[in-house]
Amino acid sequence: MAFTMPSPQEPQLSRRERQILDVVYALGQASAAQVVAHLPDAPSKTAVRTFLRILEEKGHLVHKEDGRTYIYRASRLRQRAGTGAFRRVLDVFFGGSLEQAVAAHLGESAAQLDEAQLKRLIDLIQQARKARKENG
Amino acid sequence: MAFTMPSPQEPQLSRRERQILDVVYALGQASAAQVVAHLPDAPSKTAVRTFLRILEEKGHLVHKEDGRTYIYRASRLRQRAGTGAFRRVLDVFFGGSLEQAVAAHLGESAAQLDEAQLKRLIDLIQQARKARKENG
DNA sequence: CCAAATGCGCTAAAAAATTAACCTTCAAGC
DNA sequence: GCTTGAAGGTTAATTTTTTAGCGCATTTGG
Repeated sequence: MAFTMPSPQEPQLSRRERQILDVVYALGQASAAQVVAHLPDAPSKTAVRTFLRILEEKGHLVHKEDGRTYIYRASRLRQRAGTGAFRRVLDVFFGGSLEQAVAAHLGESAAQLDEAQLKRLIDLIQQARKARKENG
Repeated sequence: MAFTMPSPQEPQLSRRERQILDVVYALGQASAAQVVAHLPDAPSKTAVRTFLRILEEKGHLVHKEDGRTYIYRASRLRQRAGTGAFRRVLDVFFGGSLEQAVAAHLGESAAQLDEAQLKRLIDLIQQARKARKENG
């Protein structure tokens, strides 16, 4: 398992930065006020604004203006950032195995998936399987 | 989507702390020297030792002695920590959807799963599905 | 038995992150 | 047209994090 821990180029954000960026990712887009509303331990709104500005400077966010308020959203494709994070979790906690991770997740009572969801998940994987055979 | 961003009780570690804890999780167990070896941007070994000690104080690690060197391992079950992290990624980047996450992951060329792995994955989910029907 | 090497903890200095006070708009309401 | 409230920026103080130097102990091998 030759993994490279923190991914050189990757974010490398501080605690608050990460926390706030995550909120924006989770919400899709957000104003400073919305971010504050979603942080259990939020600092002042001014402070949050500062972080949003910093995150924009670092290239993680971009903003548009809605009237006088700035609405921030992730500059990087959400999905792209997501697969990176996903993969990191697999590597760190599950030896890179999707299977193990899914098994653990399904085992959690908190993760109740309904019939339709499970069905779609299976279809999804079967498709990948099929594609695999065809391409080689 | 009523998520609570950073999980109050959860770690809440600093950058380095997180980084080093992750290495230990990924390796299963590790000495200070091993941690250093796995960090692309490692500080001095002394510094790493300090962090390991802090992480132990905070309850994230425990150590045993192998001769004169300390071997650290995660105190919390790796899998337990893993499902937490896994879930967080789902929430932040995929609106809580395992399906979306898996779809994105399978789409990544970097994530080449072989036939057997895909097969097992399907079996896994079918089991969950079955169990679901039986229990209700 | 002594020197060298290696490991650990303590501790304080240096660097980075975090926070918010303060100042400048701008828009809406009186 | 003032006044008030909410937005954003700048900046500097505070707090936290990060890093290692140093001293002590233990093992190794001359």
